[in-house]
Amino acid sequence: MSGIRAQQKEKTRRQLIDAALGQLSAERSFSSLSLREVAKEAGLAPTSFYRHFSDMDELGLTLVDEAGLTLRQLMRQARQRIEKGGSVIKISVITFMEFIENNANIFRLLLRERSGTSADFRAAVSREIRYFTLELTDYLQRANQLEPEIAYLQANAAVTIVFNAGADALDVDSNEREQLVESIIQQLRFIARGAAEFSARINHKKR
Amino acid sequence: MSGIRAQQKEKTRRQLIDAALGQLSAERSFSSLSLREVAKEAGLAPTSFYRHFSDMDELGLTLVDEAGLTLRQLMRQARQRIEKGGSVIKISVITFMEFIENNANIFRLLLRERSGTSADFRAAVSREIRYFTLELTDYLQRANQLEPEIAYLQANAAVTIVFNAGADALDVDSNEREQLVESIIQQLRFIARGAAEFSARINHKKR
DNA sequence: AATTTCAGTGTACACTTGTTCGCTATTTTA
DNA sequence: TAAAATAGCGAACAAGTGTACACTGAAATT
Repeated sequence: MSGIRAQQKEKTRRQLIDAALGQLSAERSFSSLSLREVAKEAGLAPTSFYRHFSDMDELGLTLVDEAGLTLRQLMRQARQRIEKGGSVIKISVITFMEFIENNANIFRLLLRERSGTSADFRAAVSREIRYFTLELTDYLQRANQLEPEIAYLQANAAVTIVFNAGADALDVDSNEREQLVESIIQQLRFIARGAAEFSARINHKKR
Repeated sequence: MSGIRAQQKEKTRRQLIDAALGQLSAERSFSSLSLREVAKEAGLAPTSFYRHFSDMDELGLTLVDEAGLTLRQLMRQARQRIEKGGSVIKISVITFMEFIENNANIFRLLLRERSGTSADFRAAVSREIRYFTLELTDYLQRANQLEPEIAYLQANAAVTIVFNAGADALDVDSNEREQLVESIIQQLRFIARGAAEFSARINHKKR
């Protein structure tokens, strides 16, 4: 039961996903993509689309999942680099910037659908970002011995700052981008320092 | 030259603007609005639209300007409240939350077009936010005696955090919103404290 | 008072959209 | 080997889109 048929189906499903991703750009949002366009780009008749997704929305949610997967790869890579030593903040930011450079359209998708018109989309994106934040929370808590509450707030703020800066980075040349990276790093240091102090205060009270 | 004609024209122009604003919602983005819909809502024939705007884009940019105006009212109100005393951070955040509650659709417009597909839109929104940030920079510099560079970074980070939280606040009931406000305030304190320390270091080196 | 300007209208056209329906060819199942 | 399932197709339709064009009536200008 190799499933030569199921195999082929999976293949054209991928073609649809890739077609959609390929059409995304700075000038083109997912919501402006039409079913017919995507089908055409994938080399399919419009009606065949329905054999794979009931909706453009369903395709869109699949794309968001795809993006989440890519985001986790990013984290894995960052962790590996951090283990080899160096400034954690700097490595994280640089890794993130590499990510959005290599996956500009996927990142744009997340960025846009985060505040889009579909509640399902917003929930899906928010879920991916939350996962990201919780991982960071965990790391901060262990590495810097922070109070859990404080660690979460720091992680949340950091993710917000970095994610947002990513949006700016997309619109900017590599010269300005470097400057942008410096700014973010400094801002993350503010947050880290503030969090450390507040955490220390709580610790002090406790004993 | 009272201009009974120009007067009427201005009035229907406003009707178009208000019609567009009125159609915006959590489920409806500006880019999904059609010229015909807006004209209809304003009680106009589709073709009459062109007497006022050459494009939906032109209308959109007008809306962003409108939003900028509202944003400045927000700042004025916050300043007034701050002068009467109390925690600056707390007052600012609460004022901002009031703003997005009363102008949810305008805020959504800014939020979305910030990462939208039109470069002009993005630039317009970015301009409004920058204006906001510079005002805050100025305030921090004077009130907290910060180094200019540091003050800017703090203001920038704070605006990012607050603006972003605004997006979350829109999707949440008043109970969770209060909790959200507390989180933001704490995060802003992290930033403020970190900025103060780094500024102090620079100051120390200088003398 | 005669003429020009122009905000608003209605008709019309060429396109694009999502979706329904029968059909075909091929794989899968019985 | 016969029957059932199904991925993909083409034609067709109703609905909505932006915009061109010629028009009207009232205000503004001369």
